[in-house]
Amino acid sequence: MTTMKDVAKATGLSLATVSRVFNGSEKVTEKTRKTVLKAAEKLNFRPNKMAAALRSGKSRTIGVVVPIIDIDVFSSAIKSIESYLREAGYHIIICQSEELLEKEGQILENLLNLQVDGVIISVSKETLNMNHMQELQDAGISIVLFDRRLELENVNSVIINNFSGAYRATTHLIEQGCRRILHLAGKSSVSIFRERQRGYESALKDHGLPVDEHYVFPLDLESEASLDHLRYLLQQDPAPDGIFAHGDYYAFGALNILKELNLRVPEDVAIIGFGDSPFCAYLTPPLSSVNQRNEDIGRMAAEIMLQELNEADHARVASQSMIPPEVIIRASSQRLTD
Amino acid sequence: MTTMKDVAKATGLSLATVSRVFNGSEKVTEKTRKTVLKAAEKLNFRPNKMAAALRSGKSRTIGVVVPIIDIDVFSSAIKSIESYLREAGYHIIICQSEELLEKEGQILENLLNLQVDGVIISVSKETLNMNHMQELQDAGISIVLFDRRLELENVNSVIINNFSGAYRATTHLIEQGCRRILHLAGKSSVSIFRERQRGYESALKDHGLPVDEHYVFPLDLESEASLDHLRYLLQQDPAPDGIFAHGDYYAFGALNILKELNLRVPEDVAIIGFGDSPFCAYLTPPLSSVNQRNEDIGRMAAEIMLQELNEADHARVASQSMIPPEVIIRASSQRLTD
DNA sequence: AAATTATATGTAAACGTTTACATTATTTCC
DNA sequence: GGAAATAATGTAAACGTTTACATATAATTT
Repeated sequence: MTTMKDVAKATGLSLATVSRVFNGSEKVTEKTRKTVLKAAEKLNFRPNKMAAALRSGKSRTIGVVVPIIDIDVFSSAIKSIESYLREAGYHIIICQSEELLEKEGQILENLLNLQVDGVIISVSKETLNMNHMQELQDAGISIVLFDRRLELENVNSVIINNFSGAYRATTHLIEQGCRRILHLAGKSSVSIFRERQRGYESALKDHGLPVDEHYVFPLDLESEASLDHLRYLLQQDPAPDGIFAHGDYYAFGALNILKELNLRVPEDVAIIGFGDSPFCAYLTPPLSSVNQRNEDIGRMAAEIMLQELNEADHARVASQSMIPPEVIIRASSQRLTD
Repeated sequence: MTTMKDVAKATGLSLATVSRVFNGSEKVTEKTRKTVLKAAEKLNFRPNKMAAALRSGKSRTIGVVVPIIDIDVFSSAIKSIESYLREAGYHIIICQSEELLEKEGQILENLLNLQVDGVIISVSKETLNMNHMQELQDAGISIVLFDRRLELENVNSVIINNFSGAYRATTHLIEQGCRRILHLAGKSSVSIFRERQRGYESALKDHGLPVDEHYVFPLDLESEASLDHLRYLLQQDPAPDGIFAHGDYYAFGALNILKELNLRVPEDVAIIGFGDSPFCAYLTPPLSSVNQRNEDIGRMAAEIMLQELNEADHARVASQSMIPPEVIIRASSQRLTD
């Protein structure tokens, strides 16, 4: 393995000068630069990043922590994080917390040992605070949260705007002529689900429609009784003519029940989900949904990380980004063909 | 940042002894081990992996290269590679070639600079040989190919057994009573698609059914003419009563045409795809398919990598693993209810 | 042309480990 | 109990860079 020392020897220059050529930044004559590069080329020299990392204290490595890799939202985000950071000369180390706080803690410790320059993380469901990140922060390692945010000031985060997504989805249904819109709600303990419900209610109000609490129903796909209640709701007179589900799986479940009851979609009931899961396009009829812009979230998280890393003074104010989602309209909610 | 030196000073022991405690392997008294660990704990010492990597030449890092991260087959494989290698004390660096040979080459060079101990790679579509991996091999870096194999001896690889998957899928259709089975074939230039066709034909022969070349049809989903030809084939007398598609998308396309022609699935035509894409379960009816066991492939690739890394003598014979796929039977091909 | 300044290069000490080799302490054996 | 063997610890030199500081060289000023 040839090293900078070899290149220095070959060119008659000093080790320092050779190093400067590869750092790019520092001043070095165009002539010596060429000499060095040519010699390096000939000797097939490749700089050892480990050594550079050790000496400089900068590994140009970013840890990316997600609960689990092969879930659409995470793999898409990772995809754009990777490509964005690679362009900037960083590489990423992927870790999975498996939704376990303890494992997440181990991973963060491990990343600290690896001298990562930053950590982009979507926290586990068990994670309620940033205590286990204290050491990272103390070590001056930049942190960006994405998708799953902790409700904390002073921490960089990127999430989609759940309120706005729900608002837009509900508004879309209203525009398609729906007047009695059911909301299949999520657990109200989860903030993003509360946001979605708020968006739904806000849209109804803004369009002069009543908010009927019976129309907000936390469907449980596992419970036959819960499914029965949905059947019951759909057969009332007047019957609901629209459904906004807080997640695509719930919309899918409702879709099956609508078929079972011989209700036409979207003519009798228009329906829209949330998440724009890959399967939406394949349902019969294809399901409208709110796109979570996972790639954009990843890109933005990477962007913020880079800013953070380049900011010389470490006194940046934390940026809390909310990306507005996009309503993807498919046949399940498309009544008008304007 | 406290270092081993600090721990040594605090315990009155030498740097070497402290190092040995953290290496685990070497001989050290239980008593001193405890002393060191306690002091380390107190000083909040964390070993600097960069330094260790530099000195030892082993980074305990594996590069994982895939064409693109957020495709099911790759994200699932990455998931199990990560969890398996992490257990063994390695971490992975993820890279995307974007199906470009040139980018793949840059990535490999980069990984070389990073001193990775091994590379697990699913090559780009443009990659036909291992020329750009020569340097890695020369540097003694272990390589394992997965999913996309190069047809080379002497290289570790893990793929599913396409022949067997196709054979089993076709056999399943035959067992369900199909006698005139259409094969929606893939490009015969691609070896895995040829394998699938071979499996199909072999199954027919083994069950005494004729292999009709008109029944092997390379459907092009983009071409209306091609779709028309499928319509034509399905309306012949006698009509096909089964379809084995080389990919799920093609099965999905066929499914839509069957609906359009008012043919019942699976009563009139049973259908099965290949890949077991996530959307299969959501189609109406749910689509049978051949599972590619992505996680198993990933796990096995990781296993082989670990063997390779632990093998002191580097004279292991390359292992070429073929994982038999699993036929996932859903409503689209389930005629009998035994 | 000397003095000043700016620019390019050189010197050498880090960075925090691992590890070959040397030394000391401990056990075993006769 | 002392020699021989074994086990534990210590010493110090790497590993391949970066970078503060010193020096040499070139450009500018007076």
